[in-house]
Amino acid sequence: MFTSLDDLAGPGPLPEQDARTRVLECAYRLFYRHGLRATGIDRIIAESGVAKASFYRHFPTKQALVEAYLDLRHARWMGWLESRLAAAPDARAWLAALPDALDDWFRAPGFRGCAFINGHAEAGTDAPPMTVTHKRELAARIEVACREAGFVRPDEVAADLLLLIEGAIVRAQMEGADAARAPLARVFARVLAGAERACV
Amino acid sequence: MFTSLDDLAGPGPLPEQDARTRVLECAYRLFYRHGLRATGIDRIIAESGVAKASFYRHFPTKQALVEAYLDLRHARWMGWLESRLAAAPDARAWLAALPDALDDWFRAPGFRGCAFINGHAEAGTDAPPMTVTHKRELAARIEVACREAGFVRPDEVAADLLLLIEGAIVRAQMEGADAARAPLARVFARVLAGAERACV
DNA sequence: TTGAAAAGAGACAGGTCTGTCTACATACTT
DNA sequence: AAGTATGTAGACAGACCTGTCTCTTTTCAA
Repeated sequence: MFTSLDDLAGPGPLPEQDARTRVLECAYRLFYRHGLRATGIDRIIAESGVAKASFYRHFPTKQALVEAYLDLRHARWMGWLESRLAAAPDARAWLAALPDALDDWFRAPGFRGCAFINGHAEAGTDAPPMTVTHKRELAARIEVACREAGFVRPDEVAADLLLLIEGAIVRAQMEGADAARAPLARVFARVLAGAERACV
Repeated sequence: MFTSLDDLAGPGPLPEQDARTRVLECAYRLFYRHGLRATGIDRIIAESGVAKASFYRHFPTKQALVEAYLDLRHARWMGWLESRLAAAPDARAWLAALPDALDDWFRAPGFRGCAFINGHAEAGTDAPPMTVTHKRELAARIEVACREAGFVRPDEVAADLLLLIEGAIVRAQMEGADAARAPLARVFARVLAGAERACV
């Protein structure tokens, strides 16, 4: 599955789709750009060009639409990451390429941080479980790479790297991609070097 | 100025205050706990026991109250950090004690992440400038410590540490303090060790 | 003691929010 | 050909939102 950066931050697909798809793509764009609470059902209905009854036929509540949005976002983001790093010859190269991949994301037009961090920040304990699940799956994916790389404590290294990634996302969101790039590259390389040194 | 952890996450002060103080303390609690958009003016008015006219006399718009809340939060958070680390004998000890101080914060009852990250996540580009200013002042404070510690590139070390802090806050918010503690301590120590090694 | 500022109580306006409902058109399937 | 699923169009309800307004009471200082 190929996912382009446009799917993470840019415009949605063409209009000739069924009502459910149009609603979901419109929600995908508006929820990410303006936030969950700031985006009303009425606006999604208006901009997706769908009748209100059609909307409520496919999504019984706004909450259901939010969850569908997060599910789609998770699938696309993970798909983008895999395709972006598919060229890496091995696990160590895959890990080493992560900061550059994230930097691409931070520089994508319309980048506004992580949809799951933002959603969790907005909804708190009422946030859909996918906000947390997404991070766990990302951590699990990184841990697999750390294990393939032969690191002695792949769980610890993955937790360290995830912490760096979260920090870089927030820094890029608040101060721009340039503020995140160098610190992420420096510390990321340091953690990887330490992990490689420990298993020689 | 001493600021207790309770002021960052727990209940507000006693009721016998003037109307402006009651409104601001109530907003302080509700904005942090439930978010900016989720907290309506009517609720703040009801819970602070203030008349609507009194509210609008002191805060012409909700936006003005949000800004006052963020200003107060910034002052209290920075005050808490300074008092929490006041016992450090020198800059290196001050820096080394940062992860433990943050861990205290993460474990405080009612902890729900960083008010400025959350506010920025919710409001996006319309977020009050204080959301960004707070982070810049924290970075500046850390950079001062790095300079006092004699590090060769205090700006770079401060940027690295700030990225770690942001990541730890987000991890603690989404997965709890235990998920942030060990990774933060490990990577923080590694960055500090690298900085100290570079200036021997 | 008188007058001004601050506060309380609450009605009100105009907008937006989610969600339900009716009425009708189109398309696909059996 | 009939029936079902899907679609459009839009009125409507009831709640909540921010902000304005009037009227009364309290407080406090000149």
